[in-house]
Amino acid sequence: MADRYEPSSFEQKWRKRWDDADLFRTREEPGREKFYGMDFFPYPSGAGLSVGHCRNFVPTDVICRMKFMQGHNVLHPMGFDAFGLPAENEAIKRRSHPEPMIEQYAANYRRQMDLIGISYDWSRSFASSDPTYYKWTQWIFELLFRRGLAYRKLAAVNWDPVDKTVLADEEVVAGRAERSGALVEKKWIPQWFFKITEYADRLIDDLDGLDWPEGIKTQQRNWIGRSEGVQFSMPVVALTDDAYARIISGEPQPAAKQSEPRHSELEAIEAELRSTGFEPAADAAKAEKARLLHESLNRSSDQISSSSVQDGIEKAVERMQAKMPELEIVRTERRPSFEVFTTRIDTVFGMTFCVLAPEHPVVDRIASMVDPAHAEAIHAYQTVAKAVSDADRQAAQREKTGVFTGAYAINPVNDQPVPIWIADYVLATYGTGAIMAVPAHDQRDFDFAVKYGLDVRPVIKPDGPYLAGASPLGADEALDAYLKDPKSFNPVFESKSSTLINSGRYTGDTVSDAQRRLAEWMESRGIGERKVQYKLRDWLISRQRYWGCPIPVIHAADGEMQLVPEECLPVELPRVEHYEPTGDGTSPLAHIPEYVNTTDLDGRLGKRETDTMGGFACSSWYFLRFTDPHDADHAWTKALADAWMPVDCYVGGAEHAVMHLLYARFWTKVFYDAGLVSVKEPFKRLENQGQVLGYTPYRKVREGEKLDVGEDGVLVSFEQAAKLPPSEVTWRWARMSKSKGNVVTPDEMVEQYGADALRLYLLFKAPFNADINWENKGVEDLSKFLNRVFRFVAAVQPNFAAEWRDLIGFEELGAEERAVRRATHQTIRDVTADIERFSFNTYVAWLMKYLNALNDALGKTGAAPTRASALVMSEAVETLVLLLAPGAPFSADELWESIGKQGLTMHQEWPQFDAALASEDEITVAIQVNGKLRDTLRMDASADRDTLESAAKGSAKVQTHLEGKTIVKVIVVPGKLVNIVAK
RNA sequence: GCCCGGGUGGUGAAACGGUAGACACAGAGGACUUAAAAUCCUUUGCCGAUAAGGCGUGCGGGUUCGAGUCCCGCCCCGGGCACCA
Repeated sequence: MADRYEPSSFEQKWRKRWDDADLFRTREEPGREKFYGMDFFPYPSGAGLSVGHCRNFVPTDVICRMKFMQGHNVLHPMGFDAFGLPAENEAIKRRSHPEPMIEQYAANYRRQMDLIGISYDWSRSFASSDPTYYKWTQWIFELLFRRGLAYRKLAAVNWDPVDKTVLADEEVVAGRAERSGALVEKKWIPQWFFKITEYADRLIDDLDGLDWPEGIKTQQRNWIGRSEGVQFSMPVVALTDDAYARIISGEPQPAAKQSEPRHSELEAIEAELRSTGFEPAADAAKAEKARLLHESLNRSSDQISSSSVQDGIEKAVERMQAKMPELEIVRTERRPSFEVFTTRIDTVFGMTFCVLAPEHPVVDRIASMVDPAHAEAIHAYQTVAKAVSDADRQAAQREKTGVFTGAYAINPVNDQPVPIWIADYVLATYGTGAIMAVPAHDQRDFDFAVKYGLDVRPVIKPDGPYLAGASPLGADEALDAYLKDPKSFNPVFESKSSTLINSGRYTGDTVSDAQRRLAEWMESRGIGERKVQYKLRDWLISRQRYWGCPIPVIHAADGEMQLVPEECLPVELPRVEHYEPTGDGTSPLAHIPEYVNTTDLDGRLGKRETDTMGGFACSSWYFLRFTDPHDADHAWTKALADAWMPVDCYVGGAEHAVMHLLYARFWTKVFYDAGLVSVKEPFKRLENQGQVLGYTPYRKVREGEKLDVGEDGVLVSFEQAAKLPPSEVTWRWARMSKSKGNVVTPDEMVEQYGADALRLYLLFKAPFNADINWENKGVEDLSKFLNRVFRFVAAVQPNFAAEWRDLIGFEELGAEERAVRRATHQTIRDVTADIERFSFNTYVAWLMKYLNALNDALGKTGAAPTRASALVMSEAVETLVLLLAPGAPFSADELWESIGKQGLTMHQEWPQFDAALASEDEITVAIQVNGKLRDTLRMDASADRDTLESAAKGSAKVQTHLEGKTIVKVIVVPGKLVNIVAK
């Protein structure tokens, strides 16, 4: 047999034998435990697989192969996420159709996966663009629609006014279209949504039971962003700046104000009247002013969503009327007001201004009631804000901007007017699109207040550490200084562990008491209510593109929407020559009359929906299709899904941490509610692999050159880099991509070093979830390890005793033989546990260590071993090959055959370890004095506490360190160490 | 700004709160060879002398008999983001 690793001599042979044996076809034998191991399905690109893709395929393959050998029925499928923008764009460029192109790419992926020996059951494979698959994606759309979870509403798309096309977020760079360079506009069109927000609580709660990386779970919780708070109403009033100043200065301090708070509008008007010396009966001119003022309060607003809030305002008007019957109250319209949501209602007395998103509907009404100069500023700011893309508005460390509207809102708890600003750091899409600003206790509000000279009013007493950290003064002086000039303290105090100050009758309350009491007070007054708010928004699935799953809806002439009957599914994509974007923002499908024009079941004319579904729809249920991939009559059979689900181990990149995984979880819950599956969660365990980075040359920037966002050098090819002077070139590790020219393919690695060397390198180089800096040299190193394995097996082979299992019990084993068996069984134990816990680098390390131990033992016995050593070596060589099999399956089968064993390693039973054989007779015990290592002793493994303690005290080294000290205490950890504490 | 990860020898990395550096690479020395490659052996955290001893897991504190590991406060690097009130 060969005593070297020569992969080219046997890889092809084993690929064929595996194929002939149909080795990877899913076993479905009753009575066996199931294991469903799955990789994220890839998008098949023309560049083919890089070694980066293999980063998760190989480890998943290792665990699936081990599970199979352990006797599980293993489902290990692979498919292709074929719909999407890149395929469509490439096909347009190539003037071909995406379908045959995708088929060709997928075939190449499959070839490459087979090349490196991944054990996929190809009989279950499909692409998401297969009509037999997307028929059921459409069926699921209809399921969601019927359950009230799919709806249409207006939503903005990125519109390129030059190319006249809708752009994906990805195609917008710094507010401009990537291709045309045009400033991207917003265009509002009706689009389809799935109501994922309805499942927000369940999507948070069920995370607890999942065996996922904590970081990913946290990211999902943060994405859903459940927060409990209070939403309350703020009426808008128009005041002159002077009037505002007088009200503020004339008001008693909130802390001293003990009377029952009155309604804000009334208070504001009264204050205004009083401040001008108004007496209703005596001064007609001032009565007229009051009337005008009042009228401005009566502008209509649809911002009042809660009837209880409306009631509250009506009552206030009634009170006002009672107080000033001479005023004519116009009741025909509602007063402008808006709602704010806050999680920190306890800080409401610290509100010194409020901020509306520039798009907030009430802003236009405000503009119409303030003086022209302010109105103009508002419109100017709105225009600017509109031009800035969402992404840029939310970009990091952006300078906050905003303008004062000229109007005021009334803080309902102390009746004080606060100026209303508009600023784009408040988003129209989250919460109510309006905030109360408490600069003393919110960093963003603080920054804004500092920039625009707005007041900062502390209402939570800062604790000692905060003040001490921010000031060299003593605690009392620091508190005084803080209350006098909070703006000089930064960062702001946001802690919830203190009590309130300057907060009327809530002063002295703890934060949590104040939150509860304020919420109750607002609810009892009808001013506001407790509310749970989510960051999560509904899932927008519409795409104005050709290459996606058609949405199975017909719009009847009367505007009614009907689902395409199930028996008419799938709605197939028409095979057409042209599917370029249409120039009017609609899908290319809209320009294919034979597709669009159709009739419904009753024979009425209708038009098909022409949007397609975004790719996340296709990937939200494919794991279920794998359980029953050929069923023409159902998406899946419940019994089969129940047999396989959940996916026991789902492996892919962390870049899908939120969206894909959240959508798949959402759909699974819908299926559960519909009785289609028995699991509430699709993926029991999730693992994220690290990236593979390629060594990439960059050239220094030359004068006059501009860099792309986020780059600090110009990407150059390897050829260009070789020609440049070394000082011009910097090398960096960067994600492998075709455009960077740093891609290493599995094909070249297999060619050069063999599939198993590539597989072991990927496993060994770094922990599974850490990034790998790719080095060909490393693959070579692992091929050398395989060389040593081949050499060892060849050396043992002449004395190999296939019947060792039956004979080994009858032999008297010496210390050497017992040591070999111990290594064997320890290795089985450690390897099995480490594959299970995705610690593949140590899996390979144990095999290396084991081989080293076996080679040492072999060196001692020499060419003429005793019967006993031949038997333990036979056990060892068999074990080594079987433990190697999941990681290096080609080599394992070759070695298995070379020692005369029948069959394939996959069909062998995974070795089991014997705890008695794995245990050590003698152990090294660490002897510490005061926690510092002073000596180590070899001791019998069964030595008890007393034996250990006296042995430790007997150590000469220990005694020198104990000189002149008294032993206070002795800690004995049997099997580990003795720690003598002495003074 | 917010969120999530990380910081351990020359390098990739190991390490249930219990002997820090397993396993490998690179380096040094040696064997074999005309020579090289390949292979094999020895050695390698730092200071110190090949000793004794001391120092060492980003920094500063703390808990503990004992901390890379747990707690508090920082610094730096990477990734993500929808400035989420």
